[in-house]
Amino acid sequence: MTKRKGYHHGNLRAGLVAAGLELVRKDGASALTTRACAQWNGVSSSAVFRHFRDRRALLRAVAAEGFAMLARTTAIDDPGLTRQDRLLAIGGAYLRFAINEPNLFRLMYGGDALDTTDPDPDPDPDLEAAADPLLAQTALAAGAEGDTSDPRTLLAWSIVHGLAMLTLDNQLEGLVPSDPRERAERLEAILVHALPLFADVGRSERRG
Amino acid sequence: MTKRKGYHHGNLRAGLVAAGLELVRKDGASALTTRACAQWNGVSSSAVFRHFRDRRALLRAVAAEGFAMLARTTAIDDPGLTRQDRLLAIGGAYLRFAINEPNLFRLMYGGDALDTTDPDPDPDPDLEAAADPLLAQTALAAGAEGDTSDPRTLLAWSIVHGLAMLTLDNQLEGLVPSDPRERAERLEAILVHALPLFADVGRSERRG
DNA sequence: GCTAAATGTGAGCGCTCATCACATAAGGGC
DNA sequence: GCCCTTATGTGATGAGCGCTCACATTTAGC
Repeated sequence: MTKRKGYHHGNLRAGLVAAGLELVRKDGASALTTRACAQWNGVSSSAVFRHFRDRRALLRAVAAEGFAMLARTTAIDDPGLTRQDRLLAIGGAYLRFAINEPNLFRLMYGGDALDTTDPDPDPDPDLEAAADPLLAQTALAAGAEGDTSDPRTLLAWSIVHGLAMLTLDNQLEGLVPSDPRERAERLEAILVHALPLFADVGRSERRG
Repeated sequence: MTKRKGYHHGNLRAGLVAAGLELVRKDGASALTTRACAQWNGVSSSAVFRHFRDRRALLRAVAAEGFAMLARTTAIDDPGLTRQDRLLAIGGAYLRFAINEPNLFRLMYGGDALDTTDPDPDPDPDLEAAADPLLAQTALAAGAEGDTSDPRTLLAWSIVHGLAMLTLDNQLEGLVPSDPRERAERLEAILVHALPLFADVGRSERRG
């Protein structure tokens, strides 16, 4: 992928993000090196800093790309689905994404680089808004009528996010299967046990 | 903390872990530098590698220390508490620990260094068993009768862990208060909404 | 008390991120 | 067409990092 005609690259910024995405997916965020990304584009190491303030800015751009990918896989609007089935589908897609792209997922959620220690360097708008559509969709499917700060919304998100994180960090070793496919199935089965939290109120009571 | 009598330090290993813990708590895992830990103990940089195979081994030792601290704060055996109140107390302690020690917490849960990418270098037993007591306690308080792989156990853990992680990564900005105390209170209030999942079976049904 | 093992030292290799003055190309006004 | 400004890429370089090596020093076991 070192196609380059003349002195200028054409769209180095996009090329750097692509290279970074590849590196992160394969070997984790620590493998994203400014030098490696530069070389991947057939460009000198210092050219990187014409497009990104520093390495972390590049990492943030890669993370934003990851959020876009996640939003794409969790965007499901099958009109034939119950609200709760939709919630399950979203959660399942979230978990499968985390399992299939562990390194990218970890980068997206602060894992390494965004290093929330020092105050946000510059408020990357791409990254800030990246998780919004998923949150809004969850707020609907969780029965909170779109209220993103409703306890049900936050619980729904926390459950899938917690399961995802614990899985990626190998904290569930011995508690769930190790094979990725089986693991995903088992985790989705666990989600089913949480559905009562998101039931429509007053249904079973009024019936009994 | 550079007290040293002669050529030998006395207990450099412990000193390095202490230094590392301090650095991580203050400025995050990336601030833990083998050189800084050495200097903190008034010792040459290469001395570190007499006690730890590499930087990551030192990070793992610090993480194990963190798990011990977490286990200490979540260990509550007030006989006057309901099982569900105990569950709430554990979850609250977990959340407060995460909020008060964000950098340490993130290190403990894979955040940066344990870099689950390459296979576990050597199975650090301290670290492996570190989370066990907390898990066992949760398995009891969640109403799973001690079964750590019961869906209720995993859901209970996922909820608090998910909330903790999302909070630390600033994903809940605007959805929960920013002041640490208020934030902790709000998160604990959210936990209450999850309690129905852990109710004793057959109570309300049999009544109605 | 002597030898073997443990522990600490200092120099140094190769890598990293980031900055600098400088070189080259692209684009707008005339 | 041309010139000048701006954008973009280069190479050298500095400072910091993890980690290794041969070597010095202390402790511990026989």
